[in-house]
Amino acid sequence: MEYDPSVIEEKWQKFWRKKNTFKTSYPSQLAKFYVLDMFPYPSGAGLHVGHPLGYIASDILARYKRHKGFNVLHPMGYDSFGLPAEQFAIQTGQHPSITTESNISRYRQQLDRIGFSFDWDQEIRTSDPKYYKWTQWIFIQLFNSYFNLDTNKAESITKLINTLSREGSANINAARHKDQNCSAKEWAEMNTSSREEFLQQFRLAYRSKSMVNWCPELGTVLANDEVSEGYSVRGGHPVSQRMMMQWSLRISAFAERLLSGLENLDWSDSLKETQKNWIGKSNGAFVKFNVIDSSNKSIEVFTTRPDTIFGVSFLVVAPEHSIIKEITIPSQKKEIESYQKTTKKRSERERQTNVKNISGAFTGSYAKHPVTGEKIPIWISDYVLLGYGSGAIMAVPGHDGRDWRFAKHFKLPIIQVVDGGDVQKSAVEGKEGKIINSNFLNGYEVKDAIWKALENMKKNNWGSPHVQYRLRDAVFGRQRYWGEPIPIVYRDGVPETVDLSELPLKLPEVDSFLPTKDGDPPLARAKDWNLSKNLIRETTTMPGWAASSWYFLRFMDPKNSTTFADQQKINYWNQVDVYVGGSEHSTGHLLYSRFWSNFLCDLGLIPFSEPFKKMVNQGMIQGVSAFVHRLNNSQTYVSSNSIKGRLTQRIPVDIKLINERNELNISGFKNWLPEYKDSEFELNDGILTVEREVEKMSKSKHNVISPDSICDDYGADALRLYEMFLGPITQSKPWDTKGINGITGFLRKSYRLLEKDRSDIESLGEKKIVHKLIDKVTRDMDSLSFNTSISAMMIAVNDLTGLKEIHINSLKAFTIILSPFAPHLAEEMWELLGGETSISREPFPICNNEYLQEDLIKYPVQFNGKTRFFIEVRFDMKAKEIEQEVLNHEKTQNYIQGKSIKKIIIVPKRIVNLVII
RNA sequence: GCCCAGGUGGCGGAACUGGUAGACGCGCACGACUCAAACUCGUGUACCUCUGGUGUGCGGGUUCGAUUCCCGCCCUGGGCACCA
Repeated sequence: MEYDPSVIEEKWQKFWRKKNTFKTSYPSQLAKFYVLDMFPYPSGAGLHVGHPLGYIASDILARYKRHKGFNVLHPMGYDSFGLPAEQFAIQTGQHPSITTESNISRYRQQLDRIGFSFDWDQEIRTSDPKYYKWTQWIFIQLFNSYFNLDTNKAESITKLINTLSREGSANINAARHKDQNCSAKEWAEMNTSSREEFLQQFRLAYRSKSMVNWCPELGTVLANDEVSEGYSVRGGHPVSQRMMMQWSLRISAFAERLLSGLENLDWSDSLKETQKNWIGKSNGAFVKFNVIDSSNKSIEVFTTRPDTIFGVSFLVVAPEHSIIKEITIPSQKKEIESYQKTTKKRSERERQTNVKNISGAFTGSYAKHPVTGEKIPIWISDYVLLGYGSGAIMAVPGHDGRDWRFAKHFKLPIIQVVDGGDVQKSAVEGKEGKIINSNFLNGYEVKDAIWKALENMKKNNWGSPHVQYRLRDAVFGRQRYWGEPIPIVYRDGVPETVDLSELPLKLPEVDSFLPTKDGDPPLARAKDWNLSKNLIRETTTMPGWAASSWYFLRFMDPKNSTTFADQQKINYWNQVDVYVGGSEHSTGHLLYSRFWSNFLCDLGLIPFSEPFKKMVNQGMIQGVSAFVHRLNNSQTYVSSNSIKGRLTQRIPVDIKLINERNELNISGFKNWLPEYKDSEFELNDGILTVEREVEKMSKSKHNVISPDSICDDYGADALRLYEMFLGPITQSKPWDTKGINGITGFLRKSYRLLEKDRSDIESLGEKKIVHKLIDKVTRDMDSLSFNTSISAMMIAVNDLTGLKEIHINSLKAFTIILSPFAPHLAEEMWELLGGETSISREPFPICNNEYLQEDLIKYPVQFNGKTRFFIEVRFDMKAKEIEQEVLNHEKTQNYIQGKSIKKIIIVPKRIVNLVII
């Protein structure tokens, strides 16, 4: 009887499917446990071994929790709207739904082979109208809500409208992006269009202008990473910055709650830190600078360092700022306009990244310093972004690096206002030191001076304290086809939501997935999309993150057609207990889902505001790429170790053509691609060696390893264990199939334990082995660091194999512990041990600490911190006795050699250290 | 540039709260089994100028004792708002 995964795994996968072993039960008397994976975007490339890393970890946890008696929700689905399918559609004309469908079935096949305990009855697909009906429904709720700052909650817009008609806007304290006000009378006199325009400043889903990377050639907006040096990555067309009217969501209203909500979450500190930085709360002030001369224009700046007000030597305004037109003097007009033009070509990313490249232009105007009354020049530069603060800054070159570089470059004065360092040599940026050259602030420590300055500005009316968040409202419209249509109709240009009975508003058929000639999004091509001449439909679609912002709720009740999820079910399943996914989502997706949860909670639709109690970020699995060296201008390939200064090209070659000793499969290489058919080789003993490198797994690098091929060769259990054994779940690590032999060896040994002679009574020795294992595995569960659990299992198997005979209880306990990790083998072993049903809900063994106690403890004996020898003593020996034992030891005198003992340190159960001088 | 994470043998990694650095596995070497190979089993395996010394990216510091704490650097990976 040999371990044969191909037979065992198929048998048990069939069994699970037939018996519906992992069906989620509801209602249930059991305590619930919700463990969720970030669902995948089904790409055409299929899964590689990196993808299931997190799924395996969460599956182990899900299976463990079933053993622990929980009712587990462990679902899977597909985030099936997205750009790649649309791109493929543009190229081939094939409808994205077809591509998506076939990608999904490929994913499903791949997932099924790994033996996950997903309940596939709970599957969801975000591109399914039955799903996106509710994504659209939530959008409508957002449209119909505003954020009341008095109650600190999202509330119905109807309430706001009532207030407006009763008393106007005077007492309304709400999150808004404009400052338009009205009296009750004015409100009453407004027509529909003006009212809507007025309400837009409050709605949580609203239209506003925002800056985008516009590519006229492609007729679309591009992501920052689709733009390089002012040209589109795809096609190389020019891209420029442009203001565009777009749907946005008012996430900024929730900034403070998203920040404070982090406190009680069981997330890693670094993840919380990333979110905090993204939200970017800063305490500071708006300071008003009046422009000298004409009219009464003024520039408002935001600063976190009002204490440095006396160090201001110029103002910098974002090149897109509307005031520039009004303040630029005629002689500077040309320069300013040409600078604005250049800026348009740079993406926001480039502007933030490339800080060494200093540029700017002078408007020719001056502002009056609000305290000293001095003349301050007004410049524009692309290092100031319109989207943050007020789009203008007061430059304090002495104490800010960017301002300093700017001042040096344009030879502007640098004033020192905090002591320490020399501001002519570099900016003094720290928040420590005393204020100098600053009138009433002189002598104060920075911290006190900030406070003092805020006080003074309030008194003398030169500014107002303000809390600023970096978090911007999220642009919600996309000029694409393959996404959820935004359920909005414009009646005579006034946006209104479509009637709920019309949901889902399905994606229309179009003749092409490209924008129209006029640059309208693809939906504008749909026939009969508009209802009439004055009833025009929205043509943008929702972004990828819309659907994923609430999918964890739909998993609780995926087939409900009357509501997004049943209240009772939401109450039962509640928050996600453990959420596993990549750290690349640590800001976007995680922040947006928290935002939507907060919002739905305010509306009373869900009983919690934080969706994910515990979050675990899995690391990446990198691929090992192989390169062959080809002599330049030839078809001759040489071994990587015999290049010897010859000029060669490195050519990536399929990793499957390389064996364990880095040797190329030469005939395989010739047949791999037609271009290599006539290759010649310079061989050493018939061998050509290649070079290896670790990098991201990707198709173009030919270093992708698919889970299927591993399942074929070694089995799913081996794949599962090996992925976990590679290292801590949170860390990135390279894949190297070689190491999997250790795992198959372990599985075989585990299976062979069943052949051992059985004993009638459990020995103390085997109890110690088993309980040590229970203890380790149980403790590892929390952190999902299963690499150490697996090595503990290996140790246990080795130890048990060493015993003459084993009791069936030890075998059963071991099999249950193994089962979350290698479920197929465990089921098979369980059956052979006499189990009559699936092992999946057998109670997990409990550790008895009694068996963890060792009788003898080996103490390392150190002299001045260097280990010299060991003594073995009973575990309960007192410190004094140990000390005597050491002093009496024959070797002790050797190390003392006339010196005297200054101190003896005994750490119980750890170490003995003698300090000698 | 800013933010976050990481750097330990030939390789993946282990080391609970400052207490034997290198568990476990791969690889490698030797041996057993075998006609032979594979499988399996056993032994060894950080490095060096080896009765001793050096070692956890580099340079300092705190400590009886530092992979672990502090300060200053270097390198690699991830994110930076329309890729998902």
